[in-house]
Amino acid sequence: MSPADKQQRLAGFLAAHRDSGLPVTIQRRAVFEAIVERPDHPTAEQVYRAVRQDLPQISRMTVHRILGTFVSLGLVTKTCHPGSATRFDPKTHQHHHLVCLECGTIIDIEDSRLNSLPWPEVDPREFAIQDYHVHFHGRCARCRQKERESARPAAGPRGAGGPQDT
Amino acid sequence: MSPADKQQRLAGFLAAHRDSGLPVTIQRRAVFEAIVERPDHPTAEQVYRAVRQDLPQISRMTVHRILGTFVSLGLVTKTCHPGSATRFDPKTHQHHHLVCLECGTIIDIEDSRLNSLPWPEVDPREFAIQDYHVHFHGRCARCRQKERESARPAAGPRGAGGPQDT
DNA sequence: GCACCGGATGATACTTATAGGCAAGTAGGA
DNA sequence: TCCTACTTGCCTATAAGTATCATCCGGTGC
Repeated sequence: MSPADKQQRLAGFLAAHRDSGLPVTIQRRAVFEAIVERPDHPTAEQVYRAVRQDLPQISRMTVHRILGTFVSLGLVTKTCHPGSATRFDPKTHQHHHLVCLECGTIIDIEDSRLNSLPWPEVDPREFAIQDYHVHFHGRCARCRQKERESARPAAGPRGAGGPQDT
Repeated sequence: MSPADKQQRLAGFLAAHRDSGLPVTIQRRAVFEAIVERPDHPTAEQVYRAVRQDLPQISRMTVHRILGTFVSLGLVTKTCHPGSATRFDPKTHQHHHLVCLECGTIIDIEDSRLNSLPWPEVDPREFAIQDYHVHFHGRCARCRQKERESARPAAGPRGAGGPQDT
C-alpha cells in the first residue's frame, strides 16, 4: 500500500469517526494502522499481536471490540473460512477471494467480470439481497509444493532446485 | 427430502465407507441420518443435539470427528459465515447461498447461471482453483419483519396484521 | 458362531475465540 | 482547563473445537 493510499484510508477512518460522533482513541488508530498495512486477511488474534508492538498494554478484548466497531462503521469487512477464526479484510469495495482449502490462506481477486453477476430470482419479501462475494476454493502454491515434497520423500525432494512441473 | 432420495444418499454413504475401508458404526449412521434429513445448514452442535435423540450417550467429540470424516469422504461440505460456528451442508453438488447478515440463516440457491462463471486469471503455479461458491448477503424475511416492528414501537407494531410494505 | 485386530468411541481436560460488567481513564467540546 | 460521555482494561464466563487415552465395537478370518 502506497503512502498516499494509506493517507487516504486514514482520512476515511477519521471522517467515519467524526460522522458517527465516536472519539478517535490511540487504540483505534493503532488497530486501524495495523490492519490497513497488511496485505493479508488477519484474524483478531493476529491484529492483536501486531498492535501490541505499538501498544503493549492493549487488551485482546479491546481489539475485538474495536474490530467490531470498524465493521459497523464500514471501515473493514468480516470474512471467514471454515475451520479458522473470523478474518478481517481492510478492503471494502467489491472484490473476491481465492481460499486455500488446506492452510486457509485468502488471496484477493480483482476481476471486473465477477462484479456483474446475475442475481438469483428470490422473492424480495423472502430475502433482500445487498451484495455478494465469490469464493474460489483450491490449493495455494505453498501447500502444493509441500505436497509434492512429501509425495516423493525417497526421490530427493530437495534435488537441484526442485522439478517445476506445474 | 423424499424417501427415495434418502435411500440413495444412504447407499452413497455406505459405498463411501466401503470404498475407504471405514467401518459403518451406528454413530456414523445416526449422524448421517440426522444431517441428510435437515433442510438447513446445522452447526456441529445442532447435529450433536439431533443425534442425541437417537443415541443419548454419543459424545460431542464423536460428532465432530464423524463430521470431519464425512467432509473428507465428500458426503457433506463445510460452509461458514462470519460470527457463527462452522456449518455442514448435506448438498455436495454445486449450489450457492443466501446468507442473512443478521441472524446467519443460510438458504440454498439453485441457479444454473451461477454455475458457469468465468474463473479469474490466476497463474496456475500460484493457485490451483478447484471450484467456487457464491455467497449473496442480505437480510432474511424474519429479520426484516423484526426490524420493522422495532422501528415503530409507538405506532402499534401489532396492528391489523402489519403493513406489508415490501 | 467365535475370537481377534485395528480403528472408533467416550470422558475429560485444554485451547482458542468471543462476550458482559464495571471501575478507571481519555478524547473532545464548552 | 474542566466536564462528560464514551472507551479501555481486567476479570470472569461461555461456546466451539481439539488432544489424549483407555475401552469398545465393526469387520473379517476361522
